[in-house]
Formats: sequence, structure tokens, C-alpha cells
Amino acid sequence: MASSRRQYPFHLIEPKWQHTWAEQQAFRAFNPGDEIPPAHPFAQRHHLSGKVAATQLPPQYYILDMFPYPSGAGLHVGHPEGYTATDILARYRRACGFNVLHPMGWDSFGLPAEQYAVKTGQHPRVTTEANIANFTRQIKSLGFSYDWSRELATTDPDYFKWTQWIFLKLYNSWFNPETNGAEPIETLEYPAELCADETDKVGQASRLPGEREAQTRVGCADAGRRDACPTLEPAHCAYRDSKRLAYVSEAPVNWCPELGTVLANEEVIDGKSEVGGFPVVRKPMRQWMLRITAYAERLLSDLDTIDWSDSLKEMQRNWIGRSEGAEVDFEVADIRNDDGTAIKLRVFTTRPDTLFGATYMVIAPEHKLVDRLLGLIDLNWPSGTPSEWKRSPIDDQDCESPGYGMLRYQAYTIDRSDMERTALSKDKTGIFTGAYAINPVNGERIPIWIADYVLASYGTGAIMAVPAHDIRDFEFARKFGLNIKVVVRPMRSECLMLKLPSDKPGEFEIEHTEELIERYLKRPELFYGTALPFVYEGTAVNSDFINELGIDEAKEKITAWLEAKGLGKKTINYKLRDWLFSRQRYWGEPFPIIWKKDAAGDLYHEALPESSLPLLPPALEDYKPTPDGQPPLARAKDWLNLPDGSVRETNTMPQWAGSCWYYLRYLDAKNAQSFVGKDAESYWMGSVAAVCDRRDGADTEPLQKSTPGVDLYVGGTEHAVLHLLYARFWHKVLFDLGHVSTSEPFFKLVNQGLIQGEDGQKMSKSRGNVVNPDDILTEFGADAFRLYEMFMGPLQDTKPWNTRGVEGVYRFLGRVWRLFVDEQSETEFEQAETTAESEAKRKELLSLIQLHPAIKDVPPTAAQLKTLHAGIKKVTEDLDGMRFNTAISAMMVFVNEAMTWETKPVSVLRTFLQLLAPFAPHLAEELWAKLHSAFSLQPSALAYSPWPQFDPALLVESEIEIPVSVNGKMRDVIKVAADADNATLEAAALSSEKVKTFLAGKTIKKIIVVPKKMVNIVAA
RNA sequence: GCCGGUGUGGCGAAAUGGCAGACGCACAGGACUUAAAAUCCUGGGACCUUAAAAAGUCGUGUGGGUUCAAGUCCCACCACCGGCACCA
Repeated sequence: MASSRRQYPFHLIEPKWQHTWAEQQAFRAFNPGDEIPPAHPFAQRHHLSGKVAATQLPPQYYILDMFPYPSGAGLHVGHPEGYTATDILARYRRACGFNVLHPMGWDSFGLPAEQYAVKTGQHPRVTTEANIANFTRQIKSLGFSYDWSRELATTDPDYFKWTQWIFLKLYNSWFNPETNGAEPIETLEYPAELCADETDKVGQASRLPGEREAQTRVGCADAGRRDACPTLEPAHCAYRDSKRLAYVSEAPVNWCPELGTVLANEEVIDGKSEVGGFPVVRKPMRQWMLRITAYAERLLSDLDTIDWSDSLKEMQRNWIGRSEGAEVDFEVADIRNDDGTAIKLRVFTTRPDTLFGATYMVIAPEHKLVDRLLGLIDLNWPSGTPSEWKRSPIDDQDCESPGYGMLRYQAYTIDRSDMERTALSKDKTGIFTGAYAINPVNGERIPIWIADYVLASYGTGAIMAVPAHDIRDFEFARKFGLNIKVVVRPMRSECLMLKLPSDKPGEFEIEHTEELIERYLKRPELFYGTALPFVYEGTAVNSDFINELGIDEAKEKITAWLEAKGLGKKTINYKLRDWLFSRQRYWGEPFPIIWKKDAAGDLYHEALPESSLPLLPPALEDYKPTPDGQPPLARAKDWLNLPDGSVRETNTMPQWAGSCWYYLRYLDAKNAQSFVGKDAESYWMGSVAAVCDRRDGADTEPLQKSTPGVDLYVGGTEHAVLHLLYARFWHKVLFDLGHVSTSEPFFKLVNQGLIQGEDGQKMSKSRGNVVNPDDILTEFGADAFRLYEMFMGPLQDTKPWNTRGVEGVYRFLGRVWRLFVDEQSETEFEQAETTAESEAKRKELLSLIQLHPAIKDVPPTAAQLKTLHAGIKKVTEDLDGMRFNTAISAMMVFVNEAMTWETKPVSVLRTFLQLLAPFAPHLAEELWAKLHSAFSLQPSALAYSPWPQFDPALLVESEIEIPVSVNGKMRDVIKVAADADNATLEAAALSSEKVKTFLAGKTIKKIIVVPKKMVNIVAA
């Protein structure tokens, strides 16, 4: 494949330095109060030793990678891309004088180990540990400067003890809308009217989506429990349970039969499981939920306080899906509740200004009103009901009665899986309920329909349909021959002109705009499918008291009118749903929850005390679900049933649980008393101004002020709405409860781009285009691999792998090597190496290699200094901007230049090695050591040597080349003194022979001189 | 459909509104070598003239615009990638 001869002995150099770093614990980050060994290079750089307080430590910099799931397939080339970028920055920041925290760990709960266990009976822990060992070997062979003393695994009981502990915090908290934050459940106040027989009212106390089911069902189930909370009435207990941030809900969930578990909304894509792509069906089940919806507004607005890419923020905004509108109550016509009150149908709309255009209503097939209507409505269709209004989509037959029709339609939607509903035809279906509603603004009777294009889970599960101004309502109305009433007049007629049917050319001229709009208002049917539905800006028409108002004023006025009459109110809705938090798995964190029965025989839940954590999963022989469909944990009878008759929760937490807070555990990974110590947390996560003004003796610039939270977080886009939303949510809860000091966990976040296969396709086993990092390491070494991944292009971009490119940077490292070493001595080394019998012997032979004789302890020339300082400037600026590819180019330029020097000053080459060190640390360390010993320099740890500063004075040119253009076209390049003034530049430009030929016969109109940049002569 | 991003040589890519293509890959020619590999040196956007050189014309997805000057700013469109998708 590649070279027959190594460019340089990386196979000896790399293990040698990895060993040295590990031995010295060179990259250990010190917490406030840690004992710093005096010999540690960090202690020497900062003149510290012993126990040091936060204020004495240098400013902190927390640089984090998304920890990997240790799969059996081993490391993928995508992993080292992000890891190399963060490692380069960690090393750079360390050299700049920061106390850098750069940790690594394992997101080790997960499905594959469990599936393997089901097949083979091998305990998932065994598989997981083997995979972690392999990942550790691979990651360590890349020479990353992680602080391995903080390594963690989410499957470690010492870790998940605290995951369970945080769950208890969620369980024991509620969201107070007054303070807009989480509070301990003890602060919950109970409504005065609350009493045991009014549990139904509880359901109306809160309006958070996803909660209704929990309140009615669980509330009722728990109503009789007295022993659970002896100081509280049962209704109070039910109320309290309904307010917890972790609550139980019996609601339709995403059930994946193939995986044998439920999934969160975020884990379902196009009706299939994100993992494996198996079909997912909706099924009502009792599940644990986390009340992330309470945080929707803060999760949304706090995006403005953090430094993430626009696209990522946008993805989160879309997922949260905030929309402002109004809820409006319609009364159902003709029929009434048993007590004689009117039946109300509440809808949500973002376009209350189109209320006068509502010509029918639609409710979701699962809507509660369906059940009421089934009991109340006449047996027969209203007279004159068109045939297609009664037609069942199952068999295209007319149903004999509305009740029968509704039941058939419900059966039809339940039969259709989510996949069918989204994938194939988007053709709308529905059926008339036989009932009518009264439009509150004009008293019109409009038919109520059931259709599955209205979702039960969003808004109120019911809509007012305005076919003239909504695409979906329009399609539906056209299909079933429902009324279409125009209530918005376009502001500009052009949008009508362009959309006129083409079979009437020239019927409307552009000047007849008013006529056109009139025609549109009088005969909208002419515009069906072209300008109708009209969904753009306009003014209200046919709308009584809001006529002639623009959309925004119309919305405001009608909403105020509705509120005044008690018919509706302004509302904000979110697409975000509560987080389904339980899984029917073995290999996850068990819930620290037990179930008990009260005197009436009803089940209720209770938290285990903190002292009983960690709650370990039981040992099992068989990891399959039980034959009757219970989760695997239910197989362990001894574990399941407690002596007092209570039973453990058998669900486990999803994989996301562990990754929601791992970045906090790194801060204080060994703490047995707390999930993270207060001092450690506030030092690393807080943005304390006091420590940021500190200057390092060798640095001339003050260190950059640190940012709140993790300073830099790098990982793939695949976590845009899962991990990153969940972690932000947990962090905010912990913040509200006073356990962390920032409201956001990750201040700056960068997504690395995908690395594709050499064919430009996504790497996958089936395509056979997967590149194995181990192969690259064997052939080119870690430094070349690191350098290549950074040289491919901008970190954020998607880019194809090209092994030839690795050879290119590998050749560059070879050139660096030859810049420093004597060829003769290297040949001797190579000959000796072939006969050396042991690895240790071969490593010793490295000392045979001598420095290049041209390297001398002489003062550098001005030209050499200029080359060096241009490099320092470019590399430093590019590192600050995370432009690794151009930083590497700059180093290549330096090396190409330095190769031509007859004498190579030690000082220049030494500084160059500092620039190289973050990128290719092994090679840099080896050459650094050789340079220091050959010239008897003061020993100094490369990783902690102060980052070189460039001197702008050295970059000043005495003479510069200035392009001269005539009429914007470049014609000549002139040489002038760097400090030439505009007049001189102008004169020099005009005296150029080439320029003169282009000016011949023309008069000069204007001359633009940009100092030190260019001259442009405008002539005609 | 909606939101976000990206379009520059054969390829990966550079370019605070100021000499488009730095750096690298691949390619071609040369030096070294018995030879190959490795290494070192040289070359190149396209087109048109030319023996060659020099000169010229065109060139950053397409079409307009702003500007002395546009890959870069503005408007419209096209293509590709990613996300969401019957969310009222």
C-alpha cells in the first residue's frame, strides 16, 4: 500500500511517550484542595505545591468530549476526529497557562450488550468490560492528554448510585410556575377546595400537556391510600404525585415489539425505532415520565445565552416547537350534559383572526368528546347528510348511523400503525359525527368531524377548520365538499396573478389589481388550488368587528374579545412532550422505587431512601422478558419481592440517564459523599472573575475569561435533540435545587462533521467502506492519524476519508523529522534496530539518532525570525478559531522554508516544536528531548512550556508588492516601500509601463488607493 | 412543505469586500539509483494566439443588483446534504 520504509520510527516513539505521560500523570487536572506533587510539571509551571485553594489555582478550562458507547466494533474513525480536536485545544490551553480539565469515560449501558446476553447468557457486564478495555487501548494509543484518574463508566455502581440519586431528586420535586423552577415537593401548597371526593378537579388544576391522563388515572388509583402519606388526605397524596417531576402515567406510548421495550418520542423516527429501525406502535402502558415540558420555555429562551451553532439551536427550537395562539370554546349544538349545561369543545388555533372563516370542526379519533357523543347522539344521520360524509375508509361503505361510523373510524385509526400514517398516502380521511358546533363569533352551525389528521397529543386534540386559509383544512374540505369561506384579503394582488389558472391567459392585467382581488373575494372557487388556500399576510374581511385589520391586530382584537366574553384565552403550545423515562430492559439503572398496596388493595409507589443506593440489578440466568411480558427484572423473584410484601419497580432507566450528568461527575469522580463536591463544581463550572485576571509570568496577554459551564463540548450532531436536550433539562433541575451553579451545562458546543468513506458515502459495514483506525495507526502512527483528521478540512464539515491524504501528512511529519535529525545516524539506527532482539532494546537505540549538524546555537537571522513568527501568529489565531486545517498548512509552510536554511538556529526550531506539540505530541516530545539534551538546555516539560508569543515588529516588511488595477482588472504589481504614503503609491502606479498601455487614449477619472493593499485606476 | 447548512481546479480545500486556487493529494517532467521505492527539484484553472515566451479573454452553482473593486454584501432561482414533518 504505502511506503516500504517508515518516515520516522513512530512505532518506538509513540509508545515511549505515552508511557512517560502515564507514569508522570502528566495531564492530571488538580481540583481546589488537591495535593499537588512538587515534581509535577503543572506545579513547576505555576510555582505551586501542596494543597492549593481555588483562588490560587490558574484559571480553569473544561474541555469535554461526548463520551462513547463502547461497542463491540471498536473505535470508528469518527471518534478520533472530535477527540483530536479537543486534545489539540486542551494541550494548547495548558501551554497558555490554564488548569485544563480534559476527561474521558464510557456511556456503557446499552442495548447491544443486553442482546448479546439474551443470545448467549453472557452477563452484559462481562461484554461491557471487554469492550471498554478495547476502547481504552485504542484511545490510549492515540496519545490524548486525558486525565485518566477521572475515568468513569455509567454502568459502575459507584456512578449509577448517583444517577439514581438524581432520579430521587426529580421524584421529590415539583415545578412551581410562580418561581418558574423546581422546588422540593414539601413546598407544594394544596388547593383549599381539595377534598377526597373531588379528585376530578385535580385533573383541571394543571394544564400541562401529557399530564391529564396521569392525573385522572393514577390520581384515582391512589385515592384510597392512607398509609402512604399518613399526614395527608388521599386526595392530597394524589395531588402531590401528579405534580412530581418524575411521575407515573398510563398513556399511549411508543412500544417496539421487536426490541421489547417502549421508546421516547425522540427515539422514534418515521414510525420506526432509532436503534435497529423496527416498527413502533402506540399502546397504552403504565410508565415513568419526566416533566420536561415544564421547562419548555426555559429550554427555549436559554438557548440565547449559549454559544452553539445556529443549526443546532434551530433543531432544538423546532423540537420544542413553541407556538402562540388562542384556545377557543365552541358549544356543541342541540345536545347537553345531563345537568343541562352546554357541552364545550375547546380548540387551539394560531390563527384566531380567521375564526369567522371556521366552517367545520375536527376532533382526534381518541378525543374524549367521541365517547360522550357515542352516548348522546341520535341514532340517525341528520337529514340531508351527503353520502361521502358517512363513508367508512375501511371499506368505502356508508355507515348506517353516526355512532357506528365513529366506532368504525376509531377502529380504522387504531389499525393503522404510525408508520402507515406517516409513510404512504397523506390522503386525508375522516367521518362526520352527526353533531354540530356553534361558532361563538357568529352563531353559525358547523359540522363536527373526526379525522386522524388532528393529533390527540397536541393542543386540545381538536381544531376549528378554516379551509380558505389552511392547507390541510383546504384539502379536507375539498375532499368532502365542505364550505370554504374567505376571511383574509391578500395585500398584494401579485400573489393572485401568478397563481391564476394558465388556461385563461391575459384575462387579468396587472393594472386591474383591485378587480382581481374583488374577483378573488366574490368567486374564490376560481382560485382553488392556485391562490387558495391563502396562508400569507393580508387583512381581515367578512369578519365583522375585525374587518380591515392586519393579521396581528386582528389576532389581538379577537383574542381580547374572546377573553372578555369568557370564550377563550391567549395560549402557548409546545410540541415537546414529557420524557418517557422507563424501559423494559435489564442493562440499565433500576428505579429506586417500590410499589405497595394500601388497605383497599390499590397500588401506590414510594421512593427508596438515599441510604439504600446504589440499587443493583439482580443476577439473572435469562435476560429475556418474562413469558407474560414483564421486563426481565421481574424474573428475579428474590430481588423483586420484599419481605414486607412490597414489590420493586421492574423498569429500568433509558441509556440517556447516565449521559445526562456525566460531565458533572468528572469534576469530582471519586467523591463518595456527593455526586459532585461543591468546591469542585463551582471551580470548574462557575465563571469566577477573580481567577481570570491572573497572568502567567511568561505570558504577556491576560488569560481569556472563562465561561460558565463546560467551556467547550465537542461531539456529533446525532445528539442534537436527545442527549443535549435531556442533559440541559436535568442541569436546570439541579440548578433550581441548588446543586450546581450555572443554569446551562455546556457553554460552547461544536459539532464535528461526519467522516464519509473513500467513496463519499456514509461509512457502513454493508458498503464495505469502513476505515479501521487500528490499521491506520499501524501503518502511519498516531501523530499522522491525528494530523490527517485535522487537515482534512474544517472540523464541522462532512468530508470523505482519503488514505492518500494520510500519506501526505505522514510525509510532512517525515520532513519535520529530517529537519531535525542526522541522516547518517538514522541509517545506523535502522541497521541496529533490525538486529535488536527486544522492544526495550529497540527503544534504547533511539538514542543513536543524532541531531542534524546544521542545527546550531546561533542567533536567528531576521528572515528566519520572520518565518517563525508568521507561523506562531497563524497557528495561534487558527487554534483560537478552531481552524486546525489552516494551522497545519502554516506549519507546512514553515517546514518547507526551514528545510532550505543552511544553518538552523536551535531557538527557532525549539519554538516550532511548541507549535507542533498539540497536533503531533509524540514526535514533538521526542525531538524536544533530543534538542534539549544535545544543547544542554534547561529541562522543561513540553506540555507545560509557555505558548510562544509572536512579535508583530518582526513581521514588518520593508518593501511590499502592491497590485495595480485599471477599471478593476489587475494589470501590474509594483514594489514600494512598506511605509509609502498614498501619493507615492499613486505615482508609482501611474509610472508602471503596463499600466500606461491600458491607460493609453483614456482619461483618468478617479484613483483609489488602499494603503498597503492596492491601487485601482478608473479611466474611460 | 417548513427550518438550517453547503455549492471554488481531476480530488480534500485556502482567501478581514482588495493579486482566486495558500497547503496537501493525484498527475507530468527531471535529479539520485543498475532498477524500483523513498527522497529532492520543477510544472500546471480553462480558452485563444505562439516554435516557445510574452500578451489577451474567460473563470468561485444560475440570473440580476450594490461597489472604484464581489467567491465574499443584497435580491431571485437551481442543485445537494442534514433536521422536522398532518403540531392547527
